[in-house]
Amino acid sequence: MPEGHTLHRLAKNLTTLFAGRHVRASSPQGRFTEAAALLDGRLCAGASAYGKHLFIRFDRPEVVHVHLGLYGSFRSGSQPGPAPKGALRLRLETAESYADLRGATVCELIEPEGVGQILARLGSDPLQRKADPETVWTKVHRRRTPIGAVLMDQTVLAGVGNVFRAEALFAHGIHPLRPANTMTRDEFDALWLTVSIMLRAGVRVGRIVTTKPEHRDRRSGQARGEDAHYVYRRTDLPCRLCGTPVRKEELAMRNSYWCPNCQRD
DNA sequence: GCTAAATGTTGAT
DNA sequence: TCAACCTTTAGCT
Repeated sequence: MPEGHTLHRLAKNLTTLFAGRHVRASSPQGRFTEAAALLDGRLCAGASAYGKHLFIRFDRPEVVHVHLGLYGSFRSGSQPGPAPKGALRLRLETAESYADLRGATVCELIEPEGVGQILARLGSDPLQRKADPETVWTKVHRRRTPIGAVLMDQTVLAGVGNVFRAEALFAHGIHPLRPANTMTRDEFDALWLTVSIMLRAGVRVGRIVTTKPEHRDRRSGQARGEDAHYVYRRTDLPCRLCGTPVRKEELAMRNSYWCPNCQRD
């Protein structure tokens, strides 16, 4: 289940597996058959990610554009891959490796200009080397909508989803409902830095882990599930810092979690 | 074993 | 505003 870090990790992985190789493409499910036939046997040029969008390139102008949505997944492994079953949208494979795409909101073959159009409507992605917080600040300090909604708005900042929203705001004691235009420049800079660090850690680890070891319930092993977060999905459980029950409320169509004591404004 | 909810967006109404 | 996407997992039984 993907926020920006998942897509960047995936792009890296697909590039390792397929760049510079001739790749077989098929759509056992049938919803991507025509495009798969066009790409079958072509030389793969690699994959890249921006925000939550993934692009796969071949030795032809068209580009595969994928958005995983809420429960899409791109799973890879060594051959022989499992027999195709269920709604397998796209399988890419070489003699050595396979990668299976399921459940994506978007899987389409687009013209090269289409990539620019998609990037044009996205805000700055903290995972890009040239990420630009200035354009994000400009939008943030003009909006009266809650900062918790603005953080999730992909036209403002690309790659942040519900987990990073909850955890980044908690890290700075900011209430999700606080109007974005009341944020000071210092507060915004700190939040941007935190989001950048959290996303990078996510790419490295392959999961979202925001808790410091001393704040976890279990002291041994890797933090998993609820143990890996301060407030996300911890409704009514005691805040790891102050013990106040964590609250939940819907914000921007998703459940928002916060500690009413640590995040007062 | 079953159900509901989930790290998200699109497109119809 | 809401269904669709159609998988996975947590939390019940």
